[in-house]
Amino acid sequence: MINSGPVRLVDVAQAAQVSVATVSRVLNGHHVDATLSARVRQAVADLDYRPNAIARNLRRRDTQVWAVVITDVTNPFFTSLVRGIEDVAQESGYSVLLGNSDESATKQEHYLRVAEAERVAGVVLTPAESQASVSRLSAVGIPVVTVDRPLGADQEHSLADSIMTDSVSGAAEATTHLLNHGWSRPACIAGPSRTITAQDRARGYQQAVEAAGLPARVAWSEFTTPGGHDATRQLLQSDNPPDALVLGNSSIALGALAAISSGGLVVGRDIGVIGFDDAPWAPLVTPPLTVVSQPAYELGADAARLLLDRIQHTAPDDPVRIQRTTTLIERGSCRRE
Amino acid sequence: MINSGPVRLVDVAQAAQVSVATVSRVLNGHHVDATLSARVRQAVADLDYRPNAIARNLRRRDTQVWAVVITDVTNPFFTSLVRGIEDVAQESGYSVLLGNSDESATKQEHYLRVAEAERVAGVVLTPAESQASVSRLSAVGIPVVTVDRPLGADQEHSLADSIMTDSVSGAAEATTHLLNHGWSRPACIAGPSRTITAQDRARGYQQAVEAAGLPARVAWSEFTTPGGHDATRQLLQSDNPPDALVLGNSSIALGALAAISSGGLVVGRDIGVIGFDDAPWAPLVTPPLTVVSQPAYELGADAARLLLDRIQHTAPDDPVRIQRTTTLIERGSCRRE
DNA sequence: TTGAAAGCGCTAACAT
DNA sequence: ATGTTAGCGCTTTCAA
Repeated sequence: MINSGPVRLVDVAQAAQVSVATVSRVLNGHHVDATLSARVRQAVADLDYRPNAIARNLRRRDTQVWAVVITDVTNPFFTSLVRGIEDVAQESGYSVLLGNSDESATKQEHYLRVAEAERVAGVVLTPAESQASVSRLSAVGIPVVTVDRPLGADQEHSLADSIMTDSVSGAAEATTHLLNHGWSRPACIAGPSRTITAQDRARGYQQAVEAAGLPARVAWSEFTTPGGHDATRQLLQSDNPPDALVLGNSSIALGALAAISSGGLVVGRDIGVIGFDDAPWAPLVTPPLTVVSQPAYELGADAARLLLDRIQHTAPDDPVRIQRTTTLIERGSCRRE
Repeated sequence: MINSGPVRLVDVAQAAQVSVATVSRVLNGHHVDATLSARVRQAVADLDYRPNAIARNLRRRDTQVWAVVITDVTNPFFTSLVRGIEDVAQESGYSVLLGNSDESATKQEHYLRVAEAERVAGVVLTPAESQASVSRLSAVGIPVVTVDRPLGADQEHSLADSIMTDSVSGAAEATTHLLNHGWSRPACIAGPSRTITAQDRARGYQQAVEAAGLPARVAWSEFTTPGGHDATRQLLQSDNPPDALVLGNSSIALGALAAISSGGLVVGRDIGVIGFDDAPWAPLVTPPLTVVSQPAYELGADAARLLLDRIQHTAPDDPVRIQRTTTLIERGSCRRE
């Protein structure tokens, strides 16, 4: 049968011989006489009615969608994190609009603009730059939770809750672990210096080497495999190459391991290695990669739960700051033959 | 200053001393007198106006959002694919609502329902089951492009375009490659038997071994690391264990490699291995993993471009079927000492 | 070209 | 408890 476009609420009302308000009430679970309610449900089924969420959102002035903006979809840390967010979102009836900023401030702002235009219910953000136009969102009443990294600017700081891992102590623990295995000239490839996470990891490393009376050597690179590869090559080809590496994330680790092997070095014999963030492949390289692991899924779930509290106004007035800790997973890449 | 909620079009109109229609025209690039236009832009800037996309969508009866529903966010194949989609989407002014069905028909239907309710402009789908309620979407005029797998049911078949890789020839090539290196009892861990991709990969493998006059041995498992691990363990512990493995995807490969190593076997000496789908870690295991690689990013971009054509009604009436081919990347895991 | 006004499909006052 | 109706913020006829 040829129909004039999608079925609307009026069509259902007409078929059920009731008013649109009654249909709306039935659909929203308000109390309605059983007879009418049954007629409505029948009509809904007969006509195969699907509510138009856009109209509902406009009228109710809110949405069932969250925006999640992360810096790298291909990084297992973020995919686990997103899964943590998604699971909580789905439980609570929200859907997730995922944006990948690729560490670019431009793309990030694009997604935040879309989030604002679409009047999403909330935003989970990994700030690409320490600055982010979060104040706009807050101004319109859209709560923002940052995850993995805080907002840098002080005034923005107070606008968003943040969920993080203690990178400083994680990196310190990683470095100490290397030193305990007899490596004496560790360097650190931290990540891009503009990110707080990289800064923190560099700081933790620094604290550990300095506590051991050793000189610190920090290299910065993008959080990418090519970035890790180049930084490693440069370190290894330098005058006084390090005998161990603390690597800022798993993409960097991938590049570093490739550079080590193409430089003819062998992990465990010539060099000790420890990574930040666990990855599914970490147990499979030779020797298996020892890492300092972040509870990625839990960080995501924390962020989602906090966002939910903000949306329901059940969170405290002051910004909440949750910090989780890392876990060292020993696998062998720090051992010395 | 305390404001009564977000700035609306009327507020801009009032500030610029023009009608709302004029503001709308300026914002949508219609022709408007330069003087008025300037006043409007000034007011927009002054008030920091942000259009409400929900209202616009309701009135225009269309959206700037695509839904992308895939089966596994943690699989690098899909993350590349999504990136291909995202890049094309962004170029064309669309945003992507990403859903992760986790191979569950229930979750998939949830996301499709959301997509319909939100009246998205189009859908890219990796069907979790060969069946999917795509007809509804088509009925409302939302175009659907499937990627990686087709829709199974014949009537649904005609409802969606599909972008795929030729898994049959890819798996056949992989298997032949193993045989050419002297392995003589290859088995195949294809994936879940309900998926077309796994069926195709099993078929390609079968064709190749049978062409060589050898018996076929297909094991089914989920497209997961634990799935690959278990299937491998069972094969290796069987009476007549295979001397080589063709692995259905990279998650399975991860599990298989772990099972091989914990079984005390060494790839290249005791067993030959080839994987489906490249992964960032594939060059780093020992020996580096030879794979049959799919052009994931391009598949995503193809799907996105096709969706765009459908939305703009510039695609042919009949369903389009694009099939790309795999590339064998030799790395060493098929060599025999 | 510009403005006034209708209406997208729904929910929530308000009235009964 | 149910119906009537006024919007939500925008775009787009229709008149001027």
